[in-house]
Amino acid sequence: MPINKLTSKQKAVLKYIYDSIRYHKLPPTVREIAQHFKFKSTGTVRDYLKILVREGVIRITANKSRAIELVYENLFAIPILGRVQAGLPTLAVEEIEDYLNMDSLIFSETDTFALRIKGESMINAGIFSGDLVLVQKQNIAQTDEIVVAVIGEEATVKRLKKKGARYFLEPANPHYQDIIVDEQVNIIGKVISVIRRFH
Amino acid sequence: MPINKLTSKQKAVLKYIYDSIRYHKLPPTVREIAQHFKFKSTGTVRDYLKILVREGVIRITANKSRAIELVYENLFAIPILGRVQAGLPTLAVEEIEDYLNMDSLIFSETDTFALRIKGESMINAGIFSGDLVLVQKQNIAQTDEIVVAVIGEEATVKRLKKKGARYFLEPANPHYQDIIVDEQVNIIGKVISVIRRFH
DNA sequence: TTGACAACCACACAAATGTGTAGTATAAAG
DNA sequence: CTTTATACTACACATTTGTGTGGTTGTCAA
Repeated sequence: MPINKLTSKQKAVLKYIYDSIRYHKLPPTVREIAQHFKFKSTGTVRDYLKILVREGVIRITANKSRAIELVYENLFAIPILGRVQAGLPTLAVEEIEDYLNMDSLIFSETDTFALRIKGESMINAGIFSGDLVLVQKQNIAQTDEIVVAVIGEEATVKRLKKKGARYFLEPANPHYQDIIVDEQVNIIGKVISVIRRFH
Repeated sequence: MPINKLTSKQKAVLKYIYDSIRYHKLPPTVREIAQHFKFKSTGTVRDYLKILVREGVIRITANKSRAIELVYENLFAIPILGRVQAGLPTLAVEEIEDYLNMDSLIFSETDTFALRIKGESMINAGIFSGDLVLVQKQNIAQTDEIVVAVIGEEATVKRLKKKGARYFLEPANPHYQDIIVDEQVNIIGKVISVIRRFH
């Protein structure tokens, strides 16, 4: 926290640790720090590390290689800002509401694939032509879920609805018509997210 | 190349490496991996690492501790299907049109943040309340781009328009009104993509 | 002057860590 | 049947790495 209390040399060491994590994605070893600053002894580095720990800007774990941790750093995910103040966002701790993780898809048990939307049939659900939808492979779905169905050779994205005992696929666009689910219709997945890019 | 080619055990090892970096902020050592999976030999771990390197999802540096690096380009690659046939997609090579690189959604780790949308002012642009927008930090933008602007304490997402010599922020919803860009309005970024998740 | 502290050096030791060789068992593919 | 690949075990060796002890020099404040 009190980075101002650090001397310029201590700040330089801290910055090197920071850069090492940021660009090499790995905290440095004691000897890597020594080499960078042309220190001829690892003891010098340990003096610096002790000071940085004492000042509360890093944490280290005993007997563990590269176990230097920056106290106020969150490098991994993309911050989701809850509150934005005037000027360019500083990504200050107070502003960060949460972190966006892209990883939940990757290690999911079932396979995931993406499909590019063609047509306007789901515009009222905010799914536009050209959007990508991420689809979780499954051949059943629940009512009101947006599903991917194959009819003949065509894949279509619609909302699954039920009226009485009959299931049908409902577009989110009054200009399109419902599709009754019968033997010709195969549900192949559930839409789990929509991604749109502005080139 | 993509993660689908990995066996479930290989995925488990990859996930452990991923989690280790994510939560302990440090890639694991060979022996840490062995211990976690109760492997009685480090050789087992090395077999897995070799496979993961071969499949292009990690990189390792010789003789360097904890030097396991995730190759995000391949890690976050989800197949985009161009053609879908009846039945569950087989993810056959012929069907794959391209790969969606989740990592490429992010402009650069430092200059990108996410913002959760509140309100209905952009529904005609397919941006709904609750959606996340990825924002590239910048204080200028071009006409017709969707921007994030701060007015007082409030952040707002609108489309930047120009009429004559005057700039204004245009909502994508007829129930909302234009906002004239003046000294009170600060543009802090450009929306580069929209992400919506269905729980 | 004394003492505290930053900022170094030298060197050695033990622990942690990556690497290499040599195996076994099993299942799928040719 | 043979080959190939995955999925392990066992063990030893070399390097990397963290740690500890004991110094020196200079500065600044009490």
